[in-house]
Amino acid sequence: MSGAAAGRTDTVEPGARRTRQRTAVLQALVGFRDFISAQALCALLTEAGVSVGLSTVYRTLRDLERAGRLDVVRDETGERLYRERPEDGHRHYLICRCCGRSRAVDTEVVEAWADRIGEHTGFTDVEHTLELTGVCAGCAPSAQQGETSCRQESPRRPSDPRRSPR
Amino acid sequence: MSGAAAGRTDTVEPGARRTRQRTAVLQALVGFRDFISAQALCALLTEAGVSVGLSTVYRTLRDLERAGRLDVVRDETGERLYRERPEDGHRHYLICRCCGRSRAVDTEVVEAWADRIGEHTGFTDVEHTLELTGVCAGCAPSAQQGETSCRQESPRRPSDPRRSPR
DNA sequence: GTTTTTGCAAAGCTTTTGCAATCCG
DNA sequence: CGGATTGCAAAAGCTTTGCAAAAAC
Repeated sequence: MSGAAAGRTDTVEPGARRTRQRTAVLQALVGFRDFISAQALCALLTEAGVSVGLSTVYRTLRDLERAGRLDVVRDETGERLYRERPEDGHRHYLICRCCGRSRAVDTEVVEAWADRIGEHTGFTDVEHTLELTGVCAGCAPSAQQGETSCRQESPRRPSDPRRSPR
Repeated sequence: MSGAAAGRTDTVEPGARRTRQRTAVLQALVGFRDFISAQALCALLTEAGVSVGLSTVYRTLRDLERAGRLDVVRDETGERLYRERPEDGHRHYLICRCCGRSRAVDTEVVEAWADRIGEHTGFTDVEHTLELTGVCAGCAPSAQQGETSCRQESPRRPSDPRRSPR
């Protein structure tokens, strides 16, 4: 996992030729392997010595999203969090409210159910978004005495800026 | 069904005594029977002759949400849309991308599935949000030649301000 | 030399908050 | 009168956009 995920993730667009910063944004996102906000991603890059403007980060993320290469969720505040979409097309995640880590879950049941909804309702082109949150095993102990303390004070490791420093 | 839903929906809080505007907001929301944005709700009230400040609308919605009496979704732009939660506790909706109308769907399957997720993953306190969108039977004809035109130009009836006039 | 990309600053939006005025009992 | 509610205006966020400078080819 220390090796950078190589392969299709080198360029933002298949035909892109001149994109220095955008490529850096994409690689940082791929390397992060979890949901992260645009601002946090920008900070991450800056810390890593690659200074890119916030505009470029947003523009890159917008293009990647349009290309269907990102999964996007919103946190409670409405901030958008981005993550590279796995190649197998998994799209739903269980996110820890405490540390922010996410893991993909098998949603076969839900997918099948959602596909059937159209028939029952007369709706066409049915799409769905599904978000699961919880407290992961690692965070459960520290959250024992009251989940709130964990969620609010948030011991997210300083070196793991999952979201922008509010 | 044409009769206004009377009963528990008279006051914002059980013990509330002096709340003229807040009560108006609540009643307008109940009468609307669909998802609506705070700003659209405010406009609706103004048009109806009851002028309330946007702050009051937001404050009322915030309190109602905390009291668990609202369902809230976000549209693509991040705007929050509110709807009174049915007494039976249904929480998931199928929303038409074209006209904005929503209908509750039976989510037993998904609820059961979500409850089981915790066991498989070691996560506790698993919560979920689920949103379904599609094109309803009424809108399908007009969307035949390309759904986009319907979605973008949006023939939402002018008298049905589901969202603020952007 | 032409075209794209980039970054700063400003604008746009929704939502929250401060504070004085108002209303209710 | 005393306390809660209300509304205006300002503030706070995140995200987008305009435009000039820099980079790529």
